[in-house]
Amino acid sequence: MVISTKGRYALRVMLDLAEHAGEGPIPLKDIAERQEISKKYLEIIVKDLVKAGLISGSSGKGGGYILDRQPCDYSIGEILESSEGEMAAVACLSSDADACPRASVCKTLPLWVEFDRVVHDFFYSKKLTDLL
Amino acid sequence: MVISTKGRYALRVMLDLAEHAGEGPIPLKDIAERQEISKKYLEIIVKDLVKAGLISGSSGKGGGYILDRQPCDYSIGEILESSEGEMAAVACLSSDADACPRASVCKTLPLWVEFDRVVHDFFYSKKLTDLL
DNA sequence: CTATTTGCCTACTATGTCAATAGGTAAATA
DNA sequence: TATTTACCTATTGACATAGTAGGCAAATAG
Repeated sequence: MVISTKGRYALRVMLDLAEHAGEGPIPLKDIAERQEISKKYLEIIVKDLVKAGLISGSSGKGGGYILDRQPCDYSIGEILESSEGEMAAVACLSSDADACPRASVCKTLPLWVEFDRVVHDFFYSKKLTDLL
Repeated sequence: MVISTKGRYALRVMLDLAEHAGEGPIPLKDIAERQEISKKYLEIIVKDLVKAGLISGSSGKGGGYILDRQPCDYSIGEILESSEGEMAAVACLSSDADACPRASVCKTLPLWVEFDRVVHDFFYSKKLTDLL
């Protein structure tokens, strides 16, 4: 974490798509207008969502983006992680960081592990449909 | 949030002081050596803790830092907030940011509010003594 | 088959925060 | 009086964030 603009926008894009599910591909232009977010910036957001396999895009006239699954089958956690990367609250827990040499003696590490679990459970237990 | 180095170090300083409570003022030099953190950087950390009224410093020979209360009377939350500032997971909730004009229509805001509460409760229910 | 609409791609940039260093002054004691 | 300690202001390099700019590729409507 923290939850940055990128992750928050990603969630709003997913919500927007969920609200217009079944209407065929939704152009980014429409989402940008409704959500009052720069279309250019949204391009970056949706790119990550496509790469993560959460949505699909189609080019050309009549194109746009659609959800790959039912809205109830998306957890908030996976949406945030898709756009923000790993959701580690502290560097000690990040897998790409070198392991802390003090890990075995660190009295604070268990706290971060526990917190990480709380955060993870919170976001993965919530579904996209819970926000509709 | 996120919990940065500053907050994590602050917690380790507080723990170190708790472990040596009753031994009189603890010089920063000793903490720096035990915790393997640059003394210069720790100066910044303890400054915030002093300002927040969590610890007190005394100059001169035999000087150092002491806890102002019993270790059990400090919550982890107040230690982190003292060194990191307000613990808001998303900008939408930060009090110093201008209020978001979309707040009244935003479908994601309640999620952030709820998450903020979970995080707050987690850290404020934990005491310094829980880590000893 | 052409114009238009849409997604997709690479690059660039300004701003700010983080993590830390540097060099000094003030206070207190042995 | 020398030494030890806290305390103060400034500076820096690295990195992430939050965007912008401009163009190419694909697909459809006419």
